[in-house]
Amino acid sequence: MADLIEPRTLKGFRDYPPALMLPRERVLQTARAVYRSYGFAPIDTPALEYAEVLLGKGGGENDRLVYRFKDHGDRDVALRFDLTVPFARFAAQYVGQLGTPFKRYAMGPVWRGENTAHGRYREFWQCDFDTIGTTSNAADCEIALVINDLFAALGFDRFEVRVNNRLVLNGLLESLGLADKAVPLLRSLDKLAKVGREKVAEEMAREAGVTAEQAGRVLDLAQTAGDNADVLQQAERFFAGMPNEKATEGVRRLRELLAVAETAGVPAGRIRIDLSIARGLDYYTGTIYETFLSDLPGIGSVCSGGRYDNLASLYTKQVLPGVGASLGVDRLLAAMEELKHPRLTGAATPAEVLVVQFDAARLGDYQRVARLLRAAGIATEVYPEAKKPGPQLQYAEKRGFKLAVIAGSQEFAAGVWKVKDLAKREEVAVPEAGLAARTRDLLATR
RNA sequence: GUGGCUGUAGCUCAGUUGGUUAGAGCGCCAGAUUGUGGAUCUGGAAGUCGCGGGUUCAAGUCCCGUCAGUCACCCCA
Repeated sequence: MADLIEPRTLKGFRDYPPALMLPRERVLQTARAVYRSYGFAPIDTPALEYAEVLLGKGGGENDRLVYRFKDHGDRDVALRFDLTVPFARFAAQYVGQLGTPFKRYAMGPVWRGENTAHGRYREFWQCDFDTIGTTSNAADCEIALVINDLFAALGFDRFEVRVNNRLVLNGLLESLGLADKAVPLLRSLDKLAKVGREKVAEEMAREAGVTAEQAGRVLDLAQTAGDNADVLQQAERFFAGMPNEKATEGVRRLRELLAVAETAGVPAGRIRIDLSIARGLDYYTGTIYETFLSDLPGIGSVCSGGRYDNLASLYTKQVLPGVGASLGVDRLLAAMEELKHPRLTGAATPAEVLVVQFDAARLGDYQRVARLLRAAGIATEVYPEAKKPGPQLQYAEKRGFKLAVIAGSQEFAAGVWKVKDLAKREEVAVPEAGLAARTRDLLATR
């Protein structure tokens, strides 16, 4: 007997059995449908790229988290660690053919060799959508609408899109003479909700070398509270004493975004101005979005993004501004599981109806009704063995089928099919002519 | 990458200061019940104690390494 190889998966990589894959596919399908409904077009790029393309010239901090190796032709290559950088390369390469503005979405796995944790893996999916080639605030407003429609379509009612604009924060830092320290300051500020004002102030002093008073000014603005109108008004007052062009423009854009969302019909309360949202990534330059589930804010943002001045400066001299966001699929699914979201049924089958195979000689009849139901849009499986109905019904309920269709000699003699609701354990006899319609009714009302 | 905790049957877990053939509940399979699954009873299968080394007369138990999970930092989705 040969030695067996132990079946196992790499640290941070996962298998997806049907019960995980089905809700995942539903989320991806929903996202795809919403993105497309706004005119975002699908693109894809290779998983593997030249390391130089993904890492830039320096490499630097990314070296640790990027899977990088020599291929068989001794090329220095790396697996993509997000969808944004390959998109920047793509945009630089094809902007001539694509024209601007250009709206795309992309969904796919990305890889990061960092340490694992609950809900954090070395292979995970991103679902990005971006509009590039325009600085118009209309594109920023639309991103907020997409996020709203996306979560509504996913079956969420209680969520909040928190919006800020880096121009406001950068304007403040400029006024305080701290513009060159924006990166460490904003990275610290991003932790405000998590660690509190005191610790953020400490970290700002330590990491960015600012005075306690300077840190206090930044935090005062960030912590402006109240409803959206209040916050914007207070921000304007805040800058009244030290007029700043950037901050003024930032506030104007936020004000417009709110007005557009309201007029376009986004329910009140869905969008909230939050001047403390910074996003750690230094390439954001304008509007910033984070999305929180009101019933589970602790899990963090489930859809984030923002505006950047120049996506593709590494690859082209053509300036390509843009704005977009990314759905955190794995985090969202973890949240849905924790919230016992009604769409997570735990089913391990995409089919709703199981045809019990009673009599092997009738297989053709079983497959005929199954096809009849499938033609009516109802996914239907015929049990692959003829045996006692008990075990077949057990199989059906365990896998998450909703209805069973049963017929033996009595039913065939009477010209009917029995349709059984597996949860209620009730069955009705239906002639074949009305079977599809009746089945659809039963599925709809359960 | 740093530090802490965890790893025993398909699942959830017991397992004494190291001491005989490692247990339970649930689940699973078969039968009582050759046309209908949530009950009961009877019987049954199933464990390289994550993996590898070491200490010991003796290791699930102690030590080291390793793999994996998890928590905190870091960073992020």
